[in-house]
Amino acid sequence: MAGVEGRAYHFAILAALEEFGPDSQVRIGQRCGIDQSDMHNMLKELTEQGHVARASDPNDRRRNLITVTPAGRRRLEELDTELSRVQDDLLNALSAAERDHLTLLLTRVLE
Amino acid sequence: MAGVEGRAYHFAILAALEEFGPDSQVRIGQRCGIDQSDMHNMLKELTEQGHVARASDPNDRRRNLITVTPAGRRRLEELDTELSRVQDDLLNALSAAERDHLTLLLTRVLE
DNA sequence: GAACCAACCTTGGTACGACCAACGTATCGT
DNA sequence: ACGATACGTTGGTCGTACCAAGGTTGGTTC
Repeated sequence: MAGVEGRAYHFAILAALEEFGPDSQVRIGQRCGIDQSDMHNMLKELTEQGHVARASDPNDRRRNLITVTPAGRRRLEELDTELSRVQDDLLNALSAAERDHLTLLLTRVLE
Repeated sequence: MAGVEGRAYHFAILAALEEFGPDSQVRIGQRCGIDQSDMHNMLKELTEQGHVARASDPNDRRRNLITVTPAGRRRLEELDTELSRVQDDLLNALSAAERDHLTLLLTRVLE
């Protein structure tokens, strides 16, 4: 990620927003396993870069409703591409079938 | 490791010493992939705890020859036990055969 | 409708692994 | 004997991962 001036957290957050739609900071954090305070910092960066927008939720003014901007969507694709590239590089010793198997085993561990 | 007041680096260093015998700071670091400056700090801790001894190598006075103490050997076992316990816990979703397979795949990736 | 509790965001801190640059001293090769 | 090199030390940075306290807003209960 650093290779494209990004962070793992940026990818996680953008991906979560893309997958689940706009949401509050904490709930995005819970989904990604990111601490509240870290979320705060990451969203500061992402808003400064214009990749997400923070607006207080009209339905619950305690909340900041986070939304992805079009630029954020493009950014997500960039990060995604880079991630695939790195992953490919990392796993080049394994065949496609072996990669699948590895993913499967690791997924079971995660669960 | 923190659960037994340890660090991953302590384990790595003690294990490298046990496996390859006494050596200089940098060479241990190279084996474990630990930076010189980090080695310095870790060895400070390990000597304070009495787990390793630093003595300038009589054959090359630029070097500190690091050796494990008996207490260090006991410490290594402690850390090793803890590591096995944690690993077991982490991988409890997998059968023994699956764990072996996972290890195999990951080893290939590392190489 | 006032008081209280809960949710949310912010702020400021710690810890650890990972790395880098610069420096002094000792040693080795030539 | 000298220059290059190895070694250890010092002092920094960065990223991920946490934690605790406090203020604001919202929901609930009496």
